[in-house]
Amino acid sequence: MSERILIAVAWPYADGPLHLGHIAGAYLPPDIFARYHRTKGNEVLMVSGSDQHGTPITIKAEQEGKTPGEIATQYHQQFLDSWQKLGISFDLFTTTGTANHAEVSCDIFLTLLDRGYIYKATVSQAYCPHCRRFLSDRYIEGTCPYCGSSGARGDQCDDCGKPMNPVELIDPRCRLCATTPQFKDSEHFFLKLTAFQDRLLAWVKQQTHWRQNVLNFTTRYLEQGLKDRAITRDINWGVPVPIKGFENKRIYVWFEAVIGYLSATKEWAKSSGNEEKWRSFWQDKDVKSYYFIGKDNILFHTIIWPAMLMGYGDLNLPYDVPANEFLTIEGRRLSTSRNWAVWLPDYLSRYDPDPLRYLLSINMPETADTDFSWREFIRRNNDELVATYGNLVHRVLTFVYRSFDGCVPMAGEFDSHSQAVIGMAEDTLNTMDGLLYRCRFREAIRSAMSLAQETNRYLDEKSPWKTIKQDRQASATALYVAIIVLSALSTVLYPFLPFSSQKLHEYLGFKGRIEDCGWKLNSPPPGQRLLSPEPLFSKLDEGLVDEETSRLGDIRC
RNA sequence: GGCAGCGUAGCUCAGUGGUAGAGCAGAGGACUCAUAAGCCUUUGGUCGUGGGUUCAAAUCCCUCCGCUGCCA
Repeated sequence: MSERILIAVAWPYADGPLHLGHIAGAYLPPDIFARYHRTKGNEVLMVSGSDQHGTPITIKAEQEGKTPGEIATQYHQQFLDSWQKLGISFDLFTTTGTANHAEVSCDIFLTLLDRGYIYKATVSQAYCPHCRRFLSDRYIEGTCPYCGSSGARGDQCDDCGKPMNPVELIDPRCRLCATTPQFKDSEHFFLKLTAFQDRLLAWVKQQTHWRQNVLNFTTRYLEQGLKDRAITRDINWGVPVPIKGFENKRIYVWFEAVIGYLSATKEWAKSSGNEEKWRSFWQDKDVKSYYFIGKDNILFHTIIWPAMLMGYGDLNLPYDVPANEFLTIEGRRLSTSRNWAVWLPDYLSRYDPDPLRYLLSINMPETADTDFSWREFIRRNNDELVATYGNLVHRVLTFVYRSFDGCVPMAGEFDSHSQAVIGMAEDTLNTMDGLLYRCRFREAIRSAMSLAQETNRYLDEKSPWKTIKQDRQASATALYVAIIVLSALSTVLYPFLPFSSQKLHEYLGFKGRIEDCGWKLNSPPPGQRLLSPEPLFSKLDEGLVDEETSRLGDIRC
């Protein structure tokens, strides 16, 4: 029975390149999930886009003498390039800068306003008389009242890490012109989160299939009591507030960005030629929607976005929010400003995508933070991907190719050991089916690797390179069993390692896309002509460990 | 300060009531189809500390120590 699955992926902020933390946290998991479901024959829609609004982009633009739109477009292009090279298979990766997104955002804003879930109130905001504009919290600098650091910002102090209100800063000044700001009253709209408190709590308590960390965090937050939140700002970059007298204000980015999931689906429907098709993913109660995000984003996806959806009505709430924890680099927390990060475009300029996908999958921060180190990356590549899996593929294919005229041999009777290995291949398909369905990616890829390991043992025991000298049939049978396993591995590893799985599929003599072959054993028939095999993966020089590690912390070029 | 989480072999980690596990690293071995890959054997842990519950605790409860994150 075919299912319809909406895969909603966190919107990357278009003010800088992606790093491995982003990929491990929010981008690789949904891609694995999407490829798995597509192989199963399910109807998948995986959408996301660049988040183009918000203050950091305007700051970056001013620093570089460009417009915010130019910055956003530049990184959007880079994201698209990265998705393609890493194999992140979005059905649509759009931006929050489209007319469609503004339209959908305004519809939600106005509907919630109409229903009393959005209200107006006056707040005190910093205003720079020299720049003649309101300053968002990050635009105000001053001395930290807690640690005395002179470079604290209005939202928090980077030195001591304390968050604060702009009015707390000693000697506040405009970040751009150093003028002392005035605090002025300004009218803004607020989302009445308090109105959803009880409904949200009741809803969340039913989500027993959520990950423990997501459930804990959300429940605790709700039980502390929600506060209404401002959803408009005095800036000129963003979606304009669709109310007379508020033309100079913008919808606050956190309110508008989550709407992207819906607006992107609508954009996808329009371009597919059936404008109403979005409804099949948002209004059909049987459709499950999964939101893949990092743990820093939980609040927005388990509380704020569901509240907005409840207020709007007639749209599916999230089915699951499998938020990942963080990835650390060489034992330390990622830091963009200190360049303590491995940047994705940089990685992709020097290495293949599958080794990275392998490491981040088998070491995915699903339930706890995990660490990325170059030593571990090289080791996992050399000892596991190359030696266990790649070498299994290569030893089987090269031997068959040379000894059986490049064709899949005809097997004889299967003894109990051969049957057990074939049984394990079938079990792995079933087990991984269950694990992937529940978003247990790390455990899933580990069970695939166990199958490869077990098959290496099987080959050693059967020694077809020996038996071929006196019992060609026994040799053929053992190799045929191994080929059955290879075809199983190409399928179960496809969601994780799409490039090498497709290659293996072709080495086994198949044409077309492996994704179209279904989540099942697709053993090549005896006599099928194999492609001349090449190694699937390459060993990496251990010297790269020092070379790559020393790049960390450098000034970014 | 409040809340949450973590602490298991040299390293990275799995294991939530029933005889302490995997991979890597170390030691030894047989094999040779394969990218000097694969396979077998083996060394190594009082599961942070102290107490409690239980026939039985790495696992549940409490104390303390150390680390991390979130919040004030």
